[in-house]
Amino acid sequence: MTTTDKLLVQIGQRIKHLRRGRGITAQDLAAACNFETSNMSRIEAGKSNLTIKTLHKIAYALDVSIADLVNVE
Amino acid sequence: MTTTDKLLVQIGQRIKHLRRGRGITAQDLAAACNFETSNMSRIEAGKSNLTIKTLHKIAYALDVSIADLVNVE
DNA sequence: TACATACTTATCATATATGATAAGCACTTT
DNA sequence: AAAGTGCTTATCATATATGATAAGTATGTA
Repeated sequence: MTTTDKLLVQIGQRIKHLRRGRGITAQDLAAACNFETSNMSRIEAGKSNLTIKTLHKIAYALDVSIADLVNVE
Repeated sequence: MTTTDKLLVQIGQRIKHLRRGRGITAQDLAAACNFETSNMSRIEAGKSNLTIKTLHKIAYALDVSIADLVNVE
């Protein structure tokens, strides 16, 4: 597992943490981002090498900055 | 032009700014990231919807965090 | 003029992120 | 037991990020 892979897992965990903090389901967040629950699950599991465009949608839905999502150290 | 497009342009400008602050060429930075100068140019122009993996390489080469690269507001 | 440096733009192939669907698991509720 | 909720995993098609090459522009300078 590379450092980037670990980073993606951490970002996924950060998204999940922020989502739960807002008391919403993965389905809710996915809907707010206009994608499927299954894809949200993939993202939270760190199984997708996220693009800025995708991060931007998630950040907007969670009302945080992209920097907030990737700030995992 | 969408807000994401504008964001990518801003991130590109941020990368160029940080690179120049270190007094290195786009070629130097590209080499440090293991990609071609032409691709670095594309990135700095905001013409690529960057992935975490690519951002990670650039952040490492510039010795900053990914959050630093995307923190453009 | 000719050459070098720094960068940009265009283009193509290939790898892969995303969109979408279906099926599964664990847990709770009726 | 059966149905519902929340989530995960697998898979496929399609769009696109990246890797790579080639040619162009602008500037300086020998």
